[in-house]
Amino acid sequence: MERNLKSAQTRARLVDATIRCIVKFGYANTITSKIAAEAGMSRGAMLHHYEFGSALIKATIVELHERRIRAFRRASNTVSHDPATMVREYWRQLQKPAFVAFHELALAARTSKDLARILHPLEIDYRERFMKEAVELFPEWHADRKSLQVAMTLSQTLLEGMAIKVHTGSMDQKMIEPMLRLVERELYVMNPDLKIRHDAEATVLKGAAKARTKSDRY
Amino acid sequence: MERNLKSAQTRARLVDATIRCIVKFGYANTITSKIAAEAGMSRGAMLHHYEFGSALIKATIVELHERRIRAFRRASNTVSHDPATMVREYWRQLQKPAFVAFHELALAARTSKDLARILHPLEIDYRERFMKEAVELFPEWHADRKSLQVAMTLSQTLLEGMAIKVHTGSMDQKMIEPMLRLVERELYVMNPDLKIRHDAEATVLKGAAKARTKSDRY
DNA sequence: ACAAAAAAACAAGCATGAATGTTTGTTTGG
DNA sequence: CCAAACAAACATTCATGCTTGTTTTTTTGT
Repeated sequence: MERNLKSAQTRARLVDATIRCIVKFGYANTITSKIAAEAGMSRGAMLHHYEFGSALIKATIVELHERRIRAFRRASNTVSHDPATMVREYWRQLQKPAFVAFHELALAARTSKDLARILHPLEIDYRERFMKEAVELFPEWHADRKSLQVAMTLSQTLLEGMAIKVHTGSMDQKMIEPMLRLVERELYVMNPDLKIRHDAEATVLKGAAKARTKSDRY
Repeated sequence: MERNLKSAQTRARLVDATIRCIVKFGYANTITSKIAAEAGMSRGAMLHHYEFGSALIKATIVELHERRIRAFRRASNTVSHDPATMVREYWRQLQKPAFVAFHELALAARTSKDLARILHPLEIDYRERFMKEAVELFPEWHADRKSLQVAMTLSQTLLEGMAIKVHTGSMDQKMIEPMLRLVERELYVMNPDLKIRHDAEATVLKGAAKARTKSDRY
């Protein structure tokens, strides 16, 4: 047990080092010597725990998958069931190294059968868990499952798309906050329960907007 | 002139081959021998036109940038100024190899200073052109430039995020159509010109709601 | 107009550097 | 003492850029 524990700790250190390397150098440039150096051990030692580099990559993918699930569960479980808080929490998770590394691997899997074989089943698993969690989280949405799925896909796609754009430097940082607010608002509007309240408030606001429009005309 | 033309054609063939290779094998596995084979010439011949592999990659990035600009201009120029049609056209563009290749390079640039030096200025250029085009395209939006920028960022981020998710196999194909409709609707709602009509309709409905609310009081 | 010369286009082989997995050797903890 | 953990050196593979050699096209001198 003691032996197994030490070994497990070392393997965990290697997986962590792999994630850091993928973030720093990209998956393509993550070579065994760099991982070993990052983990603070020799390449020989590393290959004692993982016979092939590919085995370590596989272990890393599994670890990232588990972190991804934990991250989403944390975003939905610990906080109040307020969509705004959940959006912020999920966005916070997307800033972590785990997401960057995961996306590097996901893109690499597009052209690597070996990676795809590992990743694809996990993607399916994640999607199922994601929706299952969402259904439990928004009971008021039970009536219209289709709409719930659209809302979840919207949030996920938009937030992840933003995260990718940010770390490829193709998004103006100034736009992050307005976009997050947009997602919050959208979730709020789409929610069939909250929608009722929203419409009521909107009625009040409309009056003010109308008045302003009128005065601006002259 | 004739000599230059032949050379230019060959270089274009090489750039095309590079794009195809990046799509097929990924940027990391796009090696000079594969490009030469894909272009139907020897590696030696290829290195005659581009002294280094990096020079060919640079030329490819520039070409992809130009295609990207042309694609967006086509989406906004040729069609009616109907947001729905524009969304469809932009989505169609994102299915092309150019987008896949561009994203491969953009992600690689995250960890490659050389690539970043080439890509970053082009990203800036693209963003500027994108917004300039958008401003001309929606004159009714002039009053609220901030809101226009949010709307454009939303569309772009969501559509590109979807495209990435689709080609990494992490999105249910069934969701594409509902999501596209969502973007269309959102653009429609956010447009200040159409919003007036929308609000007007809403006001009518509100009246009914209000009346009902009032009568419910008693 | 046409052969010779020059230049460009193309092809193939070689040498270097780098990454991988293997092997062999050394240390350490139970 | 022995088995796991760690380290170092080696052989192989492979992508790159360079060099050298061949073909095709263009230019040029008469």
